[in-house]
Amino acid sequence: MRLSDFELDVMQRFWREGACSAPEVHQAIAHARDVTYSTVKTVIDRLERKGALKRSRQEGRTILYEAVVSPDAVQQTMLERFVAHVFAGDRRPLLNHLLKDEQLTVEEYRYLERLLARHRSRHTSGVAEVAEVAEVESGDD
Amino acid sequence: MRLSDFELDVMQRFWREGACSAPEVHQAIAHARDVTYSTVKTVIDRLERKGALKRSRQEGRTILYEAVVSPDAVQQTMLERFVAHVFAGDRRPLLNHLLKDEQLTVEEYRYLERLLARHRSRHTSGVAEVAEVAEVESGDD
DNA sequence: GACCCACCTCTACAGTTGTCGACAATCTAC
DNA sequence: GTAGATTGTCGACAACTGTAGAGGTGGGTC
Repeated sequence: MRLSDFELDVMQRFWREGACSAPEVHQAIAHARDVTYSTVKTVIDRLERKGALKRSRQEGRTILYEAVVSPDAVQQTMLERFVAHVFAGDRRPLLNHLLKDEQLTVEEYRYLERLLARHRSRHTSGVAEVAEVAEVESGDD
Repeated sequence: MRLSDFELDVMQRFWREGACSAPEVHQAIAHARDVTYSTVKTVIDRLERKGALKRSRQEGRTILYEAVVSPDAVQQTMLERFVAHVFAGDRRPLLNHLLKDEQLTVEEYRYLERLLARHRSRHTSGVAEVAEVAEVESGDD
């Protein structure tokens, strides 16, 4: 599923909050950016037509929508396209950009170290995977 | 600098090859995709108008163009936009997508390990940076 | 039961993007 | 120097994107 910038911004709300109404999404976005209700509603309509959202239920006259596509699926697709065009398919410069100049926050950096630790263990012993996964997902230290 | 998918595909040629003519770019792209010369030339024209390409010299009637913007600058900008919209600003799910399910090739994985080794050394001792950098950039093993 | 507000529907519009054809200019090879 | 091929110029067009206004309508309030 290929989505535009604004469509992605809107989808983020649904991915985080679950079912939302158009006015709710508008208020949330209007917090950060100056945009009218009409604009937000139009994008929601388009997302519905694309099959990214569906009407889940109605409260009075207000329609509640919910995501049909998962963030993972969309992100995976978008990432592949991104790497293909921006980096000509080579992820090394992407990794370089991500790691250079303190681009990562401390949390992101720790997360990466854990992911790699898990990766290494998967490719050496192949055991203790459950524990590794749990450690990474919990995010504690 | 914000560039579209096709514009990026075209820029890749200039970043790799240096100065190129429109017919050259067309032939290179037509290898992989069925697209007319007109289409490629139109995109080159737009890149010129955007200031991403400039005419470097002429051979007979044929115009040679070259990149004005660096891949690094474009990639950095594009990456920021990408993370902001696709991942709501959090790079952790991006790292997760990159590392899961053998997405990385062996070379990319090794490259990442080296980048991280360098990163670690920068943040512990702070010495031997020159050697670390040289090791990463050379890419040998 | 009239009114106002919140919310929906529909239409519109300009800028971008991918795509190309028509036609003009020039070069090259006889 | 003339014809065919090459390359450039220009205009066009449909789909997508961000943006919004006009106007209808259900629903609660006094």
